[in-house]
Amino acid sequence: MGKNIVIVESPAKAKTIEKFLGKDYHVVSSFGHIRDLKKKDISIDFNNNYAPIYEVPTDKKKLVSELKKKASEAEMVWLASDEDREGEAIAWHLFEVLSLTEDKTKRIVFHEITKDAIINAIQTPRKIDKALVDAQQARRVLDRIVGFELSPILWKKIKPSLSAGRVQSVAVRLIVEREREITTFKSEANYRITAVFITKDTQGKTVELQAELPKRFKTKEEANRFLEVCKDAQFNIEDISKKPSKKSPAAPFTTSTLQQEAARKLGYSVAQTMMVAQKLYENGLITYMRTDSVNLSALAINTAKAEIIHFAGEQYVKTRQYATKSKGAQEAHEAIRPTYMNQHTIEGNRQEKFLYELIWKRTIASQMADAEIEKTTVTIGISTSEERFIASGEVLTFDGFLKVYMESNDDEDTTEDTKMLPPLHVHDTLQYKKILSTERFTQRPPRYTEASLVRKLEELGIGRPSTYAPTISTIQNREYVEKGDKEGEKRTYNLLTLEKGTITDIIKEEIVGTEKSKLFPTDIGSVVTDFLLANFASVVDYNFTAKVEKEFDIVASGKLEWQKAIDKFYKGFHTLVEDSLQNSTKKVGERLLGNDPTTGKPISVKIGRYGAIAQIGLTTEEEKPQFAALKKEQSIETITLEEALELFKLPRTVGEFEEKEVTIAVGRFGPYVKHASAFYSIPKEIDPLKITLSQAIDLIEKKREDDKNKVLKTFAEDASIQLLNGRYGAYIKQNKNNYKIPKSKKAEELTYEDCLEIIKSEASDGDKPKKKKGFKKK
DNA sequence: CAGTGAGCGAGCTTCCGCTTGACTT
Repeated sequence: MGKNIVIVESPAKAKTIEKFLGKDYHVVSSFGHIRDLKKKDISIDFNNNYAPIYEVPTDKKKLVSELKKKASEAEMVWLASDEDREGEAIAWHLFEVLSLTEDKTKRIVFHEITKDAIINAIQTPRKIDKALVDAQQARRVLDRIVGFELSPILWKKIKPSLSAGRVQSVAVRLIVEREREITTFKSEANYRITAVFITKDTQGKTVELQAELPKRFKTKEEANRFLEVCKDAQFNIEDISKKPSKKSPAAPFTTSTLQQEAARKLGYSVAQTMMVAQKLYENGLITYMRTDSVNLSALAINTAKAEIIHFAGEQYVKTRQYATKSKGAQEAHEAIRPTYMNQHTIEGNRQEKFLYELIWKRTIASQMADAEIEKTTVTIGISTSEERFIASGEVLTFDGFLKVYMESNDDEDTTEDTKMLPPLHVHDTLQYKKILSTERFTQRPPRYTEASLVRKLEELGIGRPSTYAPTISTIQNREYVEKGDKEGEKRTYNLLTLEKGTITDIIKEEIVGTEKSKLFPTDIGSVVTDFLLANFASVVDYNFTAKVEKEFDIVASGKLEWQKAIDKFYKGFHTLVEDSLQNSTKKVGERLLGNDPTTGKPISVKIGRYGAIAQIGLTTEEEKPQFAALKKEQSIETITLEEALELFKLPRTVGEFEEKEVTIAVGRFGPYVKHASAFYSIPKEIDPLKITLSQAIDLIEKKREDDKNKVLKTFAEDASIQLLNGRYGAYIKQNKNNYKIPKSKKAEELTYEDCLEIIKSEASDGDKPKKKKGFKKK
């Protein structure tokens, strides 16, 4: 046992550091926070100056007692958690929980995992920065107050189990508001003029030259008039200008930029990227993957430089230090980079390989020379008009960093292809081949992707690298937001073509607005957002986090007690909470559509216990209202009275089969046929409003046939046990429970006794909860 | 997988930020 124990946050980090420090130092990990506000209740003592009620969570108890034992045996305890607000708090909680004393505790910090940095840290220890810890306590307490006072209001007023919070509610608001911008967006047409000219190259061969009019016309008439003017015009080159320009590489990856690029270039979801990166980190291939810093260590820059010289040459090197631009960055770590710059590729699965290569390229490119480009602009005069055509071309004169990496962007139509121009001279005259006027439309704003939402949140300073991925899944798990595709819509546009002196006028068709894997708000998301905006505007304000962060900074500087900061916020906030509870309207988000033409009763839509529903009539003593669930593609905001009435055409009876009624209805999982208390799903191709009795009977008979094939084996001894064929292969079913068959056994050969054995053994170790973490019931 | 939505009432849900496992039905 060493004389020194060093505690860091991550076990992978512990392993690396131990190698640098030698045998006198034993490096262990706290696995993040070891103590937090009690899980249950708000756990803040409002009568005692907001005293937090902390506890060691059950899954950390064992770890904490081990750490306590090791700390008591060591001569010196080095608290080496990250140098940011959370890291300082972890150090303080360790100090408290492990009952450390000041004389045998030292606080050290380093931003990079290099031997120099760590030795240097050991030589310059300090004390725990209590003001910084207090800033963290303020942050923690504020988030708990917001989350645990707002969520119950939503349970009462909208639906149970909903949630609200400083981060997630703003994320949902962004998506809801973007959707509304899209629905209210009116696109405007304009007319873009492009021309194809004919000229000769050095060998006298005919080549084409593409040019565009910088001006766009507002109306078709104007565009047409311009083409008329071009009919008999002379075109001649007035000017050719060449301008050198440069392109610089992007900064090395942070968590957020890695998520964006992996989504764009590799198509990974935010969660996927983090899982793969974690794996690379654990295998020692990359530095820490949750960081907001673009900083590279001196070691990294030097080895990158050596590597660039090795594979490309000295002229490709340009070392750079990047400065972070994002709000609220705490920069406790390095940027995400390969551990070894000379390792261009790695062993691993496809996903790991691709992500590693992306990180390698981005890091290396960041230390490479600018790309040099020569831009040529050709101005083409028109004898009959004041307007001028512009042709532009680009030649890459030095590739620089582009040799390895090009950052991509989110723009949906990247039609701007840069090309080389044929040889041209001033005063050359040109012949037009054709001149086109194309009707173009202004574009609506795009829906967010997971990654572009992360970028927006980071821009607003909301959320941290460790929470981007979990936040994205929370808002989807709560059903505030759905990831989905949208088919494009057909749109017609006008195309005028001037060719050989005549203008033709045609209408063409295009598909626009196709979207894949975008975030769409649900009805619940919209209703919750509206409610929060109406009652807690200050909390869902895009600047709320930035404002409270300023307060936390004052706390961290030691100029303000954290409880005072909280008190300032809580007084106003809690008044809003009480006001909104007092407000008698029980349900929010209800919309009246009109009256039922046959009965005259009011028809409305609202959020029910299981999602959006339409309702005919009111709840009175005499009678119950009628309900119908909205279809997936319908929404409370846009459904019309006619569409709502359609929903009440189900359930309906289509006839009889085997002397029992056959009815059609729609439930949680879509439309179904009900017959003799059994259910049969109706496939998408069949319209439940039009399904006939014979079609329904077909469905019933097909399902019966399938069920027959599903049973592999039954036992005479016990009818409750069956061997069934399922989605994941054969399994045993007893009553309502399923049991998997061990891989060593063949399903067809199992005897009754074998089955009993399997059930018994699985039931015994199935005691612990089988629920998956972070994934809530459907 | 399960096919609901009144009203009653018990008992549950919920935040953000640090970390990594144990699970795959």
